[in-house]
Amino acid sequence: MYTTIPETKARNLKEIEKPAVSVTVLIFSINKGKLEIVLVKRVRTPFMDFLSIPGDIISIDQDLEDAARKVLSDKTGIHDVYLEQLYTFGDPRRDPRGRVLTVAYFALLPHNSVDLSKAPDALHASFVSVDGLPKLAFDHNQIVDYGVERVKGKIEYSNIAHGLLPEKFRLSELQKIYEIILGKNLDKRNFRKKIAALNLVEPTKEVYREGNHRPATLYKFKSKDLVIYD
Amino acid sequence: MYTTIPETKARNLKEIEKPAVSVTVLIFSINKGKLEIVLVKRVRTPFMDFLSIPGDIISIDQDLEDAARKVLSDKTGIHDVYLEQLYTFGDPRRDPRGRVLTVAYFALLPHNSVDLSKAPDALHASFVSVDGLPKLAFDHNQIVDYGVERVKGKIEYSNIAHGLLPEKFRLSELQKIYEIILGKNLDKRNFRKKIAALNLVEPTKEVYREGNHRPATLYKFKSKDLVIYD
DNA sequence: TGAATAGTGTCTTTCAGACAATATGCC
DNA sequence: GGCATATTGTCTGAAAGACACTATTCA
Repeated sequence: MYTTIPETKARNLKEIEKPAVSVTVLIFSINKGKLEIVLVKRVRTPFMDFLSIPGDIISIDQDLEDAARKVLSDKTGIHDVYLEQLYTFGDPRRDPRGRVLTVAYFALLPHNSVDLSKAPDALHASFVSVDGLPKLAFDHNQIVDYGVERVKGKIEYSNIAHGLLPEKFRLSELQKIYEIILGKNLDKRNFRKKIAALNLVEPTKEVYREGNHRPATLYKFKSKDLVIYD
Repeated sequence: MYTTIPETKARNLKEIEKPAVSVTVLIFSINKGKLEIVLVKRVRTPFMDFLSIPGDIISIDQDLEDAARKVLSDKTGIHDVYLEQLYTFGDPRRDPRGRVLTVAYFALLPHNSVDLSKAPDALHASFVSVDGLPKLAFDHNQIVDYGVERVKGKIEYSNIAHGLLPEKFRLSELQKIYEIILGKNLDKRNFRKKIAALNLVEPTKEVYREGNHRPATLYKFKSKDLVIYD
C-alpha cells in the first residue's frame, strides 16, 4: 500500500467528503494612536451579533490570494496593498456548522485611504482597536492575536510600516507607527539614526505645516515592495 | 447582501463544490554534511516516477496537525518531534487531477534516530539532499525551497537546531549543523561565545571519545520546547 | 517672544567578527 | 612525542541605547 502524495485517496478525489475552505483577512490600520482591524458584525447564526473577521468561502477554482484580495476590496474598496498569508487554522470544531478550514491573510492600510461607508460590501463593518477586543465569533480572537504578533515581529526587520502610511509622511508619523505597534516609546534621535541607516526612505521637497510650529519635511519610501533586512 | 465569514455561501455549505485539502510534510535531517529531506518516488500518474514530498489528503474530521503527524510517523516511525506549519499552497492548477490545496508542514529530526526501512509506510521513501534536487512532482520544488528558507531564517534566532541533534551532542556537532544550514563556515570561538551567551545548552558530565585526540564534552539543550530569541 | 514640533551629535555599552595558542587524550 | 580535535581570550569596528539642546514657524 503506497500512501504517497494524494495517492490512495486521490483515486477517488470526487468521492471523499471534503472540508470547506475559507479565507479570512485581517485588515490592519492605525487610527487615533491605536492599531485597529476591520471587523464585521454577524447577522446570522452561529455567533449572531458577534464581531468577526471578514472572510469568505473559496470556490473550487479560485486562487487563495485572489479570494483574499476580493474580501479586502469588497470590504474596503482597496486593491493594491501588501497582503501576506498568515496561517491556516484547521481545528475540526472551529465552525459549528461543519468543517471549515480557514487560510488567514493580513493586509496593512493607511487609515485615511479607507472609507468603509463607500466600500462595495462594508455593511456592518468597522474598524475596531485590537486592544481589549470582546469575544469574537469562531476562533477569531486567536487569529487576531496571531496576526498582531506577526506584524509586531515583522516591523523590526522589514519595511511593512510603509503599508500603514500615506505616500508622503513625516518622520514623526513613522515613529508613531513603530511606537504603537511595538507598544513602547522610542527615542527620536535614535529612531531617526536607525531609519537613516536602513536607507528605506528619502525626503521629498514638500513640507507639512500644521499649528504654530516648525513644519516637518515629508518623506517617502524608496521601495513600495516588501524589503526584509537582517 | 451580507458576505461576512462563511455566510452567503455557508447556507449551503454542503452544496458547493469544495477543493480537496492535503497536508505535505517536509522531513528534514542532516546526514553526511548535507541537509536532506524525505522524498517518495511516485508510482502512479500524474508525475509517475518523480520524487515528491510525503503527504496525504485529510479527511473531513481530521485536524491538520494530526494529519501531518500521521504522515510523519507513517514515513519515519517517529512521533515526538518539532513540527511547524509552513505555508498553504493553493494555486488552482497545482494538481492536474483537480483542485487540491496543500498545507505544508516541516519537521526536523536527528538522522540517527530514523530507520526508514522500519517505518510503517516508507516504501519508495528515502532521504535526499536538498542541494541540486531534480524536478519534483507538482509544485514540490517550490515547497522545498520555501521550507529551506524558513529553516535557514529560524536557526539564527531560535533553538530549532535541537531537533536535528541527538539528546547529547558535542559543540562541534552543533556548529556543524549551523554551518550546513547557513551554508557558510563559522569561527569556532565566536560560535561558542554566542551559544554560551544564549544560554540554551548546558554541559553534561559525559564526554565523547573517538580517535586519538582529546574527548569532547557532551552538551544537551536546556529546553526541548521551541525558544525564540531576538 | 512664547508655544510647539522639527531636527541634530556625543558618549557609552553591547554585540559581531577577525584572529592563534594551549589542552588533552590516544597511539 | 606526534597527531587530532577540544577549548579558551583579546582586540576592533559597528550598532544600539542613553541623553539635551538648537531651529523654525506661527500666533
